[in-house]
Amino acid sequence: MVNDPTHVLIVEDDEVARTKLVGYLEAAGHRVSEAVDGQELRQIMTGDPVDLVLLDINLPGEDGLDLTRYIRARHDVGIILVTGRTDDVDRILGLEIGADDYVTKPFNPRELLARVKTLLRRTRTRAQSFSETKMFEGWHFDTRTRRLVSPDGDKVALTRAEFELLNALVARPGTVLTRERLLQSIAHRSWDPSDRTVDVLVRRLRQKLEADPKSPEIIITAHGEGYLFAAEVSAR
Amino acid sequence: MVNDPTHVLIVEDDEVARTKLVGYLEAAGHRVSEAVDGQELRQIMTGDPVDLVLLDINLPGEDGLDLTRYIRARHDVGIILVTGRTDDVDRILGLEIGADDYVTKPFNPRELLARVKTLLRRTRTRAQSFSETKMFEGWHFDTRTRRLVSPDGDKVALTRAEFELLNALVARPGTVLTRERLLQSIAHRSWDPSDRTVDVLVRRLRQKLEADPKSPEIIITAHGEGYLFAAEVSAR
DNA sequence: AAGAATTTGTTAAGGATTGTTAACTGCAAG
DNA sequence: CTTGCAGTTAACAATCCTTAACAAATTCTT
Repeated sequence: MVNDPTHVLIVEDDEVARTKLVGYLEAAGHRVSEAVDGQELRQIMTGDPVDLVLLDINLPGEDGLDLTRYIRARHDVGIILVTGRTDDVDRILGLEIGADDYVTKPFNPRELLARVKTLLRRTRTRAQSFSETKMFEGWHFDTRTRRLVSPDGDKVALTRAEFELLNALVARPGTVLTRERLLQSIAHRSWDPSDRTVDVLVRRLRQKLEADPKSPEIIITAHGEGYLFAAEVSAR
Repeated sequence: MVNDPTHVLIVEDDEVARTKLVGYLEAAGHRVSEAVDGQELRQIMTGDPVDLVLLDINLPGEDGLDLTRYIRARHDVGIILVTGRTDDVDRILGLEIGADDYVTKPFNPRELLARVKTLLRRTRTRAQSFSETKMFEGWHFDTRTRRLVSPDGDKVALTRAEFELLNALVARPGTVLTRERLLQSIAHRSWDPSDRTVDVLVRRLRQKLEADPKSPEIIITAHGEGYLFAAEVSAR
C-alpha cells in the first residue's frame, strides 16, 4: 500500500485545518502537498502530477468552485470538496460542476481517509456515478445533501453518525445487518460485544423516523443478530 | 439438504486458507470448486453454473473488487467477500459495488456457514422472483417486514425466533418438519432429543395465531415426528 | 482562547426475548 | 387400563436490547 505513494494536494487557507489534514494524510502513507490559494495550486499541479485534490470550498479570492472548474478543465484527477455544514448549495453545485465527493466540516479522520481511499480507487478504475435520493414510506432521503424530508414535507436534521447509519441501512433494505457491520459504516472501527453505540444511534434515529418509536416499523431489531431496514426503498 | 448440492466457488490464492474453506463447505454438503485468480474463475464460471462465490479480497493481479464487478456484470450469483480485519474501506466499497456480504479473516466456521446459508436462501428466492407476503386463513404474513396481520386487521408483533419459525413452516405447508430442521432454520444449530426449544416456540406462536391454542388447527403436531403447517398458503 | 452548544460515546438499570428445566398431560401400543 | 414415551405448560435463568442519564469529545461562538 505504501509502495506507490499517491500524491494528494490540499488547498486550504486556514492553517490549523490544513495542518490537521496534512497530518492525517501523511499518516495514511500519502505524499502531500499544500496550497493556500489558486495560484499555488496551479504552480504545483503544472509541475507535479497529482492524484487527488482536497479542496476547501471557502477560499478568499477564487473559491473552491472556481478551482473545481479550473481543475476539471485540464487535469484528470479526483476532487474532494471540504465544506462547512451550511454550504448545502455550494456542495451540490460543486458536485454538478465535477467534484467527485465531499466531506463536511466537522469531519472525522476515519471518514476522510475512507473517502480518499474510495475515490482513489474509483479514479484509478474510471467508474462513475455518485449519489441519488431514495424514498421509503413517504420519506425522501438525499444521500448527497444529507437531507431527510418527512412525508409531511418537514426537514429533519440528521447528525453525521445518524446519516451514516441510515445510509448503511437504506443501502440494503430487507437484510439483517450486524452491529459490527453497521459500526464499520458509521465510524470505520470494529465492535466488541459490550459496545452499545449502534443501539443508541438506532434509538435516536427511530425517534426521528418512526411514527411510534416504541414499536418500530421501519428499523426492526433482529434479536441476537442486528438490525434490519424493513421499509421498501425506491431510488430515483 | 444434500439432494441438490449447491455449487460454491472459492477464489483464494493462499493455499492454507483455501483448503480450510473447502473443508468447511464440503462438510456442509456443498459442491465446491477452487480458483486462485481471475483467470481460473472465468474458466470455471463459463463452463459450470455457480450458485455462490467466496471471494478473497486480496488477490495478486485482479483483486476481489475487480472480480466482484466482473461477476456482477455477467452472472446472477451470490458473492461473499473474504476480507482481512483491516480492510475497512474495501469491505464497504465491496458491498457498494455489488457483493452481498462479507466475512472477516480469521472467521469462525459457524458464522461462515450461517452467512452462506442465508445468502443462498436469498439468491434462490430472488431468482424465482418470489413474492413477499403470504396469506393463510385470513392472516397476512409479510416476510420482508416481518409483520403479521390478523384476519381482523390487527398487527401482531413477532419476535425474531417466532418469525423464523413461522417462516420455515409457511415455506413448506402440508409437510412434517422435524425439530432438527426447524431449529436449523431458527437458530442455525443442531438439536438433541432433550431440547424443548422448538416446542416452546411453537406454543408461543400458537397463542398468537390459533383461535383456540388448546386445539390447534394451523400448526399441527405430528407425534413422534415434528410439526406441520396445516393451513393452505397463497402467495402474492 | 474560553466557554457554550452540539454531537458522540459510555454506563447501568430495567425490560424483553430466548433457552432450560421439570412437573404435568395426553397419546398409543400392548 | 396401564405403561412408557412424547408433547405441553409454566416458571425460571440467561442473554440480549432499550432507555435515560451522564461523561467525553468536538465544534461553534464570542
